[in-house]
Amino acid sequence: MAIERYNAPAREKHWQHVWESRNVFKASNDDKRPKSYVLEMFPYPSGRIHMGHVRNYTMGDVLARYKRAKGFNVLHPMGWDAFGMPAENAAMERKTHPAKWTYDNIAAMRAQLKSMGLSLDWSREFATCDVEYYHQQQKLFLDFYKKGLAYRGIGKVNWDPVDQTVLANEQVIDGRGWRSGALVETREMPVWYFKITEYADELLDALGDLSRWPEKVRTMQANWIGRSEGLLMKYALSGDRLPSGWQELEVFTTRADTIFGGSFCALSPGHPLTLELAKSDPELAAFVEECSHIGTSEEELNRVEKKGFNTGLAATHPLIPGRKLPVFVANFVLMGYGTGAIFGCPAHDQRDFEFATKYELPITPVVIPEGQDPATFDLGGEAYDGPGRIANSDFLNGLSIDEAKAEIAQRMEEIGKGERRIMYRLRDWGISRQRYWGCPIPVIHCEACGAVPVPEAQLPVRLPDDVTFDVPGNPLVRHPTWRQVDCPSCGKPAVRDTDTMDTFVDSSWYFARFCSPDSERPVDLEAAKYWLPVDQYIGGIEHAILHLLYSRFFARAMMATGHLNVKEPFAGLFTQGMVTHETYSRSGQWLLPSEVRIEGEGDQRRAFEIATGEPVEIGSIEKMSKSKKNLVDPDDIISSYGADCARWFMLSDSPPERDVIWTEAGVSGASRFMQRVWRLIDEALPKAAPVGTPKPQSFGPDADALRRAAHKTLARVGQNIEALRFNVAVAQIYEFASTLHSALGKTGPGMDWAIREGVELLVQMFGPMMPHLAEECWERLGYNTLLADQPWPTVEEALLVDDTMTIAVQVNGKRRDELTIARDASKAEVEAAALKLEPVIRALEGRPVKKVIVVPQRIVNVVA
RNA sequence: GCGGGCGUGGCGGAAUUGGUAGACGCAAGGGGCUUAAAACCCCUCGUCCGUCAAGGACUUACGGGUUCGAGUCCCGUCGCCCGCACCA
Repeated sequence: MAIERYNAPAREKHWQHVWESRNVFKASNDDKRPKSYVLEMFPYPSGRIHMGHVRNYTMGDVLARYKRAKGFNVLHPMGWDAFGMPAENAAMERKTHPAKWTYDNIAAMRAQLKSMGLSLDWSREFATCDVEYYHQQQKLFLDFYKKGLAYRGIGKVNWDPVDQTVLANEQVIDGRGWRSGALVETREMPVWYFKITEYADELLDALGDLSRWPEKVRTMQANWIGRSEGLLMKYALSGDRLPSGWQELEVFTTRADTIFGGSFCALSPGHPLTLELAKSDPELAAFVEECSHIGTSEEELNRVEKKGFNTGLAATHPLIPGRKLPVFVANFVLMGYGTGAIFGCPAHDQRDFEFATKYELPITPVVIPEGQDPATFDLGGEAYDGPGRIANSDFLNGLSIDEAKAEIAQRMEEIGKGERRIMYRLRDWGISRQRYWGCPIPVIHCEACGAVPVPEAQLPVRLPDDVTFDVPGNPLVRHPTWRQVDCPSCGKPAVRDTDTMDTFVDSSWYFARFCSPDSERPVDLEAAKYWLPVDQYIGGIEHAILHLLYSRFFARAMMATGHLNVKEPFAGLFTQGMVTHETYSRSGQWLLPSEVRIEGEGDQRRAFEIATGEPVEIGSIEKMSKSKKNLVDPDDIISSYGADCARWFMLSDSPPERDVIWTEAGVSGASRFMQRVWRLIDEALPKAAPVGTPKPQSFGPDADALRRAAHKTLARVGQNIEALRFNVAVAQIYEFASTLHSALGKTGPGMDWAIREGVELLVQMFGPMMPHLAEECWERLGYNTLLADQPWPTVEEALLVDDTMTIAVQVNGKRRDELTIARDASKAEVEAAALKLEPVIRALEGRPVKKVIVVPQRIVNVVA
């Protein structure tokens, strides 16, 4: 009699209700067990979850459930990164309030996440736009301010003309805003900064200790911080037109060893001296203007010619008396790095070489490759930046590059013309945003007292509800009364800062808030001490720099202000791959997969639009995106196949760090397996010993073999889950399910007991992955407990070691046969047995055996 | 240019970290069950030679090397992906 198919959608609702009503996943801050904090990057409440979320949260959930079963007190929370521009855009388009739009979206997405059956502690949920959260964030701001870690400065900022806001350097990609894609303009305005550069060195050094972070992310952060050791040098300036106060020019170099090869100095178009000179020099002003139009894309930079403007000023070489170098303004010198001025050594820097060639400046090689004669060494049309010995350089001659650097640094420091300096590419983090939907910066501007922090007793500075979005710009500026306050210092009328914080501030400490989400302080220190750092953080690689670097800074800043006791927030980081799908298009229009019907296989595969029957072009496989419409709605999958099916598919086949291709075939494969397991339980039950049957003293060979397979699989699945190698764990579960299925036909001493054990282990092994099906099976197996509360089964180590071993036998490295022999056989016995094998004798062709290599339990290699 | 990674059947991918290459899944082919289809079950499935046998040769992008033994380590070549980039 055939059993009914497992009705996943219906049963999943049931089990979700059971878990929720019994508070199974609530984490206690007071627990004797070891803790494990598993966190996935929290979502922006856009309105609907997408497959990327499904993948991310499934991985975290498998780990969280596994750790729970392994006896850890697991914290696995969820929240919402809820401030940000889309809410304001929606407000503009739909005449709704950002708060309503956001909280409606949260409600919808919460329901979707719950339908996935995640083992989350929902009691700790919060949104960053909750007043309680941004209130605490304002406290952090004030504490940072007191410590000098937040400051206000007039800065050149990246202004996004479309989003009408300032962007951090990290948010400008190829000269365009990371969200809007608009060309970013440079503006000067007062901005609040977080002093991330304070920790530049430490953020860099500590990367070395993050052994459970991907190498790639660490490298990216290291490059972003961009530390370079060099020499800050002073060149005396002279010239008729030298403005007062500019007796010296500071330049930074990492190649001080080439100082004797210097033939010019160059200023950035943005250098203060350049701007000073340009005031009285229209030609220079025009040149500066021209430079400001150079784009920042790679292609443009390679195309743009090195150009300069001779200021007529001269810089005196600090070590060659009487040697004067011309001072140019050059288009390739960046203001944002070093001092915004360089000394040019054309022989050993390609840019300087091109520049010197154009302006006919001397090109003197001072580093000579080993084996070359300084007198005859020819650069051959390009700068030489390889190793060598110093020449043409007075007291440096004959030294290596490193020796020369050290020597020069010492000499320059002695004569007061230079000092060793470490420069960073990293800039301070500008956090002011001219937007409404963010955390207000708790500062009041008073004409008499300047920028005055809002006293803590007056916090929170709440966002006003009565705002309008009918015109561009910041509604806080336009609000009739919100700005007007009395100065907390002198009591006279003053105005609030109308900027809000970059939303990356919100996400820089949410992981800490989860430890004590109801605390009256940003975090309860005791709770943070217990839970932090996050043991495993999982999210997309796109946050490799921004979010992950800011969070590392925040942990340090919060430690400096007494809020935390850990410097590194995330002990383990895993960056998962994207979810991709085929694209479909018809006459230039993208079509959703659900609008397309596929016929045929392989080369014969054709696609048709369901509505019209028209043929559709099958395009490349790309990341699921709204623009390409290659989206599959998680809701559709969950409501038709079940959450377990979506979860199992996400974990199968593709290694988690790589992209996964979502296919209909893969989904039905996952669904098939669920039904197969369901039937397997049904078939096994009549053959399995009843619950609680004592373990027999001995087992027949078939039962023994089944038990060995079960325990070996159990051991491997555990290892693979811990290593986040879910695809391998899945494969092992498949394999064991098949072994178990074959074993149902076998009998013998202890078989019934072994079958029960096998089925139970199978269910427990896929439990973290398909938790609803597992609960359902657990119940059918005769338990009235929850599988979610069961400990991870214990591996019987004895079963992992077989009495016999099967090893390959090679002749001259080629496999000829295999040999099954007692595990404890001596090398001599193995050798003797191997040499008797017929295929071995044949392969030897009568040649004498020179040597036999026996690696116990691995291999035999007969060398002839 | 700099940095990181990758290259294994028709496809996604395994491979105890130097020890039987191709686990597991998908796709495909054959068979069973069925009036039929779906579902399900069983078998085959890297390439080539050989009768679809016995057996053998080749095979982890390509070319070398180290080693008893290389997908794994080293050198070189080719190709792909990602990140950064006029950073002095």
